[in-house]
Amino acid sequence: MGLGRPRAFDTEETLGKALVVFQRKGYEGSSIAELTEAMGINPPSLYAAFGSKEELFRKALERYVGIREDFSREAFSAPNAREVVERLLRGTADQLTDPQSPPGCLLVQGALSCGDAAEPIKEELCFRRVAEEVALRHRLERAVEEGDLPRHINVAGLARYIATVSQGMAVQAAGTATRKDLHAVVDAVMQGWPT
Amino acid sequence: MGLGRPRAFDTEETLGKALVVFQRKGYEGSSIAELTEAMGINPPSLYAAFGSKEELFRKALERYVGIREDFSREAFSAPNAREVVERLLRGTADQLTDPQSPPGCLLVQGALSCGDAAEPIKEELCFRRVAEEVALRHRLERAVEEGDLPRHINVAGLARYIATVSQGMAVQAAGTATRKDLHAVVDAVMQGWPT
DNA sequence: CTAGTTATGTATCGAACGGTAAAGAAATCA
DNA sequence: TGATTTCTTTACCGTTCGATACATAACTAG
Repeated sequence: MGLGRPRAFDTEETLGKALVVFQRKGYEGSSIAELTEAMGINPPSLYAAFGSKEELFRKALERYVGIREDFSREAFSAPNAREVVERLLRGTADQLTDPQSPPGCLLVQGALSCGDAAEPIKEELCFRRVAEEVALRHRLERAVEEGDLPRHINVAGLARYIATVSQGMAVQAAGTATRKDLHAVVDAVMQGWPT
Repeated sequence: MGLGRPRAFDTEETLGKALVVFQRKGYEGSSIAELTEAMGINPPSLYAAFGSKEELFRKALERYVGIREDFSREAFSAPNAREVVERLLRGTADQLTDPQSPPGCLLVQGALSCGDAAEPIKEELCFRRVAEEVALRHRLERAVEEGDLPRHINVAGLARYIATVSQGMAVQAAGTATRKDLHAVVDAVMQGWPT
C-alpha cells in the first residue's frame, strides 16, 4: 500500500488553500504560480496530486458545494417555506461575508464569463447554480402540498426569485456590500413574502 | 486637420464589436487576438486608436453605461416608485436577454473576480454598479418626499434590494434563464411590493 | 512633384501562461 | 543492504498573452 516516498503535504489542506485563491480570483484569474505559492507546493506536486488546473478547480468546487449542501439541508428542515427561505438567505448573507474566506460565492465568481478554455468550468458552475435552485423548488413544492404556501403560487418563479436574490447578494458581496447590507436585502425580501 | 493617412475603419463601429466580445467573455477572457478579429483590424490599429486593452474596455464600458443611463432616466420618470421599479426591472430583464447581444450585463460579467492585472477594471465595474444603486436610492428618496412610499421604509435597503435582484438577474441571464424566466422573477418582486 | 504625417500589415517582442522532463530524496520491499 | 517506487526540486518546454518595431501605403501641405 504505502509504497514510495510519502507526500510532504496534506491534500485536503492544500485543496482548501486552492479554494481560497479560486474564490478570490476566479478560475481564469488564478494562475498556477499563485496557486502553488498559496498551497506551499511546486507545480509538479500539484499536477501529481490533482491532475490539472481544471481538475483542481473541480475538486475545490466539490468541497465548496458539499459545504453548501450541508447548510441547505439544514435550512430545508425548517417547518415552513417562509422559515426555509429566511434561513437560506440569512445563512447565505453570512457565508458570503464570512471574514475567514474571500467575499462572494465560488458558484458565481468562479467563471461567470470567460475565454473558450474555461467554458467547461463556466457550464459546470451554471449547472450547480441551477441545481440549487431546483432543490429549493422541490422544497417549496413540498410546502404547497403541506399547505404552508397557497396553491395558486408560481413555485418555479418563486424559487428562481430566491435563487436570483441569492446570486445578486453574491455580486453585492464581491463588491462593497457588508454583512449588514445583505441582511437589509433579506429584510426587504421577507417583508414581501406572500400570504 | 485631416493630416496623414485616414483610418480605414470606423472607431465607433469597431468599439461596438469589441463591446460584444467583452460582454460575452469578460475582460480577462477576451484576448487581443479575439478582439482584433471581431473588430476586423490588426493589433497596431487597435493600439493606435484605443491605447491599450484596458482603455478599450473602458471606452466600451462608457458606451454601455451611457445606454443604461438613457434607459434608467426614462424609468425614473415614471410617476411613482412602484412604477419606476417595475419599469427598471422589466427593462433590465429585456436587455439582459436581448437576442442581439450576448446574454448578461457587462457591469456584472466584465470582471466580477479576476487576477491582479484586471483589478482596476473590477473596481471600476463595482463603482458603476454602486452608482446605479445610488441613483435608484435618490429616486426612491424623492418618492418618499412625494408621499408615494411610506416614511418608515428603509430606502437604502430597498434600493439595494432592487439592485441585488437586478444583478442576480444578470447572473441568471449569464446562465440558462430565458426572458420569460426573468419576468417571472420580476413578478415575484412586484407581488411583494410594500404598502 | 517632394516633404511631412498618420495608418496599415507583417512579423515579431519579452513575459507569463499551463504543464513537464530529469535527477535527486525518502519511503517500502526483498 | 540494495532494488523499487513515489514524491520533491530545479529548470525548462511550447504556447499564448498584451503590446510594438518596422517598412510601406495613403493622405495633406507646399
